[in-house]
Amino acid sequence: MSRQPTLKQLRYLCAVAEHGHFGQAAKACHVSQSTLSAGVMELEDLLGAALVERNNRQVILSPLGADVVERAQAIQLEVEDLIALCDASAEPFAGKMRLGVIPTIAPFILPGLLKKMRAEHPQFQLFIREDLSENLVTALHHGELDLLLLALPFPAEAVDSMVLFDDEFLLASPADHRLSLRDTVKTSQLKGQDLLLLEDGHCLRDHALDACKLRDADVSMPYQATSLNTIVQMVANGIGITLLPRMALDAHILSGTDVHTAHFSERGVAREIGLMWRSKTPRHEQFRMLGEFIQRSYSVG
Amino acid sequence: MSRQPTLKQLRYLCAVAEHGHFGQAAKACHVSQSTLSAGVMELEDLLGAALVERNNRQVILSPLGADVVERAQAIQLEVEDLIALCDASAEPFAGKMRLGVIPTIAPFILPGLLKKMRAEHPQFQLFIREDLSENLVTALHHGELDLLLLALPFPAEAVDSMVLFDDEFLLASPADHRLSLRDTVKTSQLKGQDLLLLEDGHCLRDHALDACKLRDADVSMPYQATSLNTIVQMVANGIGITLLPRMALDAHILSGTDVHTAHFSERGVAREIGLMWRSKTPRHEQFRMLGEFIQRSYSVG
DNA sequence: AATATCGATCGGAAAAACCGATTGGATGAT
DNA sequence: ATCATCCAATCGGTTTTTCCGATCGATATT
Repeated sequence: MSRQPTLKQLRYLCAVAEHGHFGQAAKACHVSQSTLSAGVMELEDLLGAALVERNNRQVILSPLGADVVERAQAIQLEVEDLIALCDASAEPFAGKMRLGVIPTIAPFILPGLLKKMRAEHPQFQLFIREDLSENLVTALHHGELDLLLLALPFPAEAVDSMVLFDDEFLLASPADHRLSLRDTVKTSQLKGQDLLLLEDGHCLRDHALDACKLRDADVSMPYQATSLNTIVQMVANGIGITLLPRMALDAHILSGTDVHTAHFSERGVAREIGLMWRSKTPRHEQFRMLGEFIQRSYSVG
Repeated sequence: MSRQPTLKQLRYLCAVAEHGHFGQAAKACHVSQSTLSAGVMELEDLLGAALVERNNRQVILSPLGADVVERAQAIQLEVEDLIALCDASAEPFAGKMRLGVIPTIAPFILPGLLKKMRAEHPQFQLFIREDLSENLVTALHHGELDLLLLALPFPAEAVDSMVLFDDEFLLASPADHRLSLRDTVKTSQLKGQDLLLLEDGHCLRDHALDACKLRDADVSMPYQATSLNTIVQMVANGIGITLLPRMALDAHILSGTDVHTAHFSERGVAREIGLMWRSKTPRHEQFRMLGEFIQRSYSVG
């Protein structure tokens, strides 16, 4: 039986692969350059293969090296999962968690959630990353994030998800707009309107159109904005109408404007808000408990 | 960042789980009982959880401990896979290699080469990229390719190369052309002819002109084509003559046409076919062996 | 030519891994 | 109750490994 490489050596290799530079990799690993260099060399010696080409100006991975790095990263992830499993079993709300949230949820949910969390579980460290669903899912798979808070459904491999609650869409229109006369409208009345939506990549856009059974062609979209606040300002200035999620209204996104809102008469004009995690994570129980915490937090706030 | 457990510690834990006995587990791991005991304890301390219940008469895994053992075994397996991967690639013709080939070699050499390779070394994964020499050299330096198969000489920095064989140029002319009367011609007879060549960037063009001691001005070039097959069709239709490499003829590029070919009476009207790699690569030995393989492959085929 | 950068190497110090022997606690037999 | 047995934990000391700072050699830049 040949000797095994060390997790540390694999970590060194991954760091070299990531930074393309022994010195920086060493810094990232909190060891000296000589230590890291020796570690990588020992690994190569142990595996009997050249993994890294050192070119004094650049560091290039051999194809085998790239494969090894990939596997090593997977192993790292599993080890971290194992640690997380033990951490989680100690206390449900303790330790660290890296949460990804989409931009159309974060500003409306997080303030209240984080405040309640700090009050009730001060030991719980929640790291937040705000990004588009697609990037969050990628980060989730890379092990950069543990848990996502986003709108469902969103296609992803090897994940489990948990629906937390429905988030109703409401029509927001300028005070002097024809559709502002009623407190209830039908989705069919949206056809042909100037509908302001977020730019491509925001799932809110797709979910809103989907919930209203609309296609791109059914409405005219004069502009595409990067934030809901911008859209509200544009609606307030009479440029068009938009669909706003309930949670944005609850967070007083319309304060200071005279934008009119109306419910849709149909049921189910809403998006689903939920959590998503890697299906093989050992922490699903912890995640479900956080999900219930968010449900309590939101229904109160 | 909390410290990571060691693979060794995980192995100790798995051994305890398997044997249900510290002493036997220690024997299986070829360490003393005290060492193994300390290792398991350190692991438990590190993970902050009780994994094993020592009951003085028997060793029982806690529920969490069983989970951890399961994961630890999976990790062990992955590490062994990683080692196996490297062992497999220790063989000269195993693992992966990224080979760049120029368009005036690829279609004539690769079919036979790849067939022979698959037959004799089925474990060897050869990724092919076909591009102009200049782009290949760039990719080589960027680490996107490991090895190039091209016509030499070709100017490049920090590379080593290996000449494999000469590839003779032959004159190809329409059946009713004046130069088709003889089986042997002199390069000087090309002056003033309508010579069809590949477009700029193809080294075949430069090497052909060079081998015939011609300059652009010495001949008229009515068209510039993007592939040798196109050129052959144009020659067959009487539009001009061309220079074809031997390997193209061997690959029956003229089949179905009545194009006439003639050798040049001078010696050395040929291009050199060879390999090129980064001079710093640790795999030059493997590359030389592949070179010899190509030589054998081509001299037979 | 002088300078800067980068990875490899070396020697010594600090840390750890490891072992054999022993201890302490629990069990079972007498 | 006493003793013998079994087992994992602990202890002391030695060997091995790990790690760092300094330096080297090669390369690229000025």
